[in-house]
Amino acid sequence: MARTQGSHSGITGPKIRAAALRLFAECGYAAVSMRQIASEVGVQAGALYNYTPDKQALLFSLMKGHMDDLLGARAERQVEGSPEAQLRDFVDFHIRFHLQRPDEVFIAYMELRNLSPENFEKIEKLRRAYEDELEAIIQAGVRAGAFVVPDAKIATLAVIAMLTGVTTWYRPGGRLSEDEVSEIYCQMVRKSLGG
Amino acid sequence: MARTQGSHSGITGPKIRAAALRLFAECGYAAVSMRQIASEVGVQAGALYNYTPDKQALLFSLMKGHMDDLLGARAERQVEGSPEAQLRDFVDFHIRFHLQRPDEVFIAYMELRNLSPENFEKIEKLRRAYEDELEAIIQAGVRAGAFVVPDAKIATLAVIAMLTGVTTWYRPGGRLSEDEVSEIYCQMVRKSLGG
DNA sequence: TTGATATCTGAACACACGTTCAAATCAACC
DNA sequence: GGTTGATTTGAACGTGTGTTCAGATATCAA
Repeated sequence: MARTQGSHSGITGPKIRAAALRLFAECGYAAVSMRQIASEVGVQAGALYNYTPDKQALLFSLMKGHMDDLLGARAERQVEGSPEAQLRDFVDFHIRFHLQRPDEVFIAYMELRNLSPENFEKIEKLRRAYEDELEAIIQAGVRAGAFVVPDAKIATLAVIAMLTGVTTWYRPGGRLSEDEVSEIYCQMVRKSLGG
Repeated sequence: MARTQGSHSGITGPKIRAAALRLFAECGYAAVSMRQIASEVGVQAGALYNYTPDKQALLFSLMKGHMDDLLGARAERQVEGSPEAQLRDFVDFHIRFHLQRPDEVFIAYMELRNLSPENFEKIEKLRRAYEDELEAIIQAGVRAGAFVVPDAKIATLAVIAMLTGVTTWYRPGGRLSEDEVSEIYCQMVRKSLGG
């Protein structure tokens, strides 16, 4: 019978994911060796293979987990209301979610090209699903006459690029709080789509 | 005396830079070997070291060259006029310049962490100098009452993130021309900063 | 044609890589 | 306390890494 207590698998597994996440974000997937990850966990390299079939699967698992978290958290928070209210909610959600997971966000955007083609396809599908949520809000706003944009798809991509950009400069304890940053971006996005 | 004709250095040197640029952009600096670059040029790996002291210097040279081009081209195009006119010019310049150099742009944003600390510092300084050009325009617009932003620095970073985002989805020959893309972004940026 | 020099080859160096696996270790159950 | 099975070690495998360099090659000036 499998052990349920005292087993290390419940500890080592998450530790490996945490170490891989940190190192991939800091140095990049290709520049991090399995031995480095193992060393950070306090284990030999061979032990990693009890938790992942290979390095590629470890990267994919981190990215897939992040995208699932993103879409899951978004689904929970979905609100009704005017397009303006929904837009504000999306912006606030996006910024807070991303600021809380800088390493995951960094990897999700930087390591796409290190995914195998099949894995890349899966992540891209999730990313598009997330973008579609914003695009739907923008399109609803255009129909309602609240927003005026020449192209809803481009507006979507432009807004997301702008929002995700916060992760490149925001540091906790810096000049601005999360609340302030969120408010500033809500206003800028709102104006950029306004009539 | 150095040969001036028949010498391969005038050919091989640029070829190496072009191959490195393409491969770094496609696979990432850490995932590309000197032998791969040499193979693409049609030469043995050892020959590369007639043109670069090491792999790191090759990356830095590409990034430094790109930033110098960016700041040089910007300096040439500088215009006088109202903050609105200067903003429009900056947006148009940024989009066109970046769309014409997708590989350089990709590397300049993705491979920062693979620079040695000294090299990173130099590139960051150039990047900040470029950002300062936009920030000066925004500040002038705020003083003139043409723009209303809660924080000029954040507005600068938000706009640049939005603009640079085009390189992730734009493909020549796609649905929209460079002219159309530039016009769309000019309007969105203009509105996002407006009062 | 000869001598000089810029360029390139091809092999070698020391080391690191991802991955595998038999053997050792350890914790939980009977 | 002995047995079972999960977990880890530590060494090994084959391959690839960035870099160096003596020697070969190619192209110039004279």
